[in-house]
Amino acid sequence: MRVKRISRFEFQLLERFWELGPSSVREVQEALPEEHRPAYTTVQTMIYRLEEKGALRRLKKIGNAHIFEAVLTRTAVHKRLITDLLEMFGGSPTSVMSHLVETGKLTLADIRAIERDLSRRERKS
Amino acid sequence: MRVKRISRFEFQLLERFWELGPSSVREVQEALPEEHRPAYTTVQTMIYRLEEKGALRRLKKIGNAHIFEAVLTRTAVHKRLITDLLEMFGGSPTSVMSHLVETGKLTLADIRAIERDLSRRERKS
DNA sequence: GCAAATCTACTACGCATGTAGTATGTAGGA
DNA sequence: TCCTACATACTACATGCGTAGTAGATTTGC
Repeated sequence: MRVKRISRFEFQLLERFWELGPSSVREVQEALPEEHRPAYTTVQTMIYRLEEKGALRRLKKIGNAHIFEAVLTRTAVHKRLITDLLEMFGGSPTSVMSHLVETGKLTLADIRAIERDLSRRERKS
Repeated sequence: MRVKRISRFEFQLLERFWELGPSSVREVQEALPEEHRPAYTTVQTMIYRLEEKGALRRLKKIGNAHIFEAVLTRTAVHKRLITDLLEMFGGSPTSVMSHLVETGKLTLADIRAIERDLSRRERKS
């Protein structure tokens, strides 16, 4: 089953679940940054929508509150986001890297670290 | 002036302009892949919206048709997309790279190529 | 046991996006 | 010149997202 598209704010909420583990609406809402913290019912609505999309599920009930947990893993969603972006770029990962480098976001040290990591992995397999 | 958000389909249209240079609505519409080619007026509407967003401008008029051209460069928009994605990842470019590596999209050779490129650049500056 | 707090479930609404129709204007060939 | 083909400008509408309010159920503290 192809996972439905996850919006930016939905992604923020999922991050909370990955961070906190199974949580109630209240817990997630309070874990959001104070500066931009939507109303309780706003968070509730988004959580319901994530449930409909199959990204969250109701785990149990504590008191009168439902406890939700993430169905998708952080890694899976991250991959999906990157794959989508890559698709827009005609599937060229090197051009993504070039941009990262050009904006100074990726340093030589970062690249060397990844390279070490990757060559270690290749030797193993 | 902060450039407004560009949607997926808007991005597809911009790609046509980067490819074709200044073009009419008709030319852009016909350059879209046959499988998923929206109606002429659909493309027209989206082009008007891109104009409102400042991503396109009317260059001149040929016959009774307006010729539009891209204001933003492909590179600028690509950077913006990557920056946005990065923001979602907590600004960590290495995790983006890790995912590219994990999905097999980025090879050791790719990384070495970028590394060479970057170290050359660093020596120069 | 009752009132206050809290939660759920539902509804609403404005803006963005993708889609396209319609009325009107213009250009160019017979 | 007048008809036809094409373009413009405007309007419309469904869906998704971000936002939140309200009515009614449930819990809990006293």
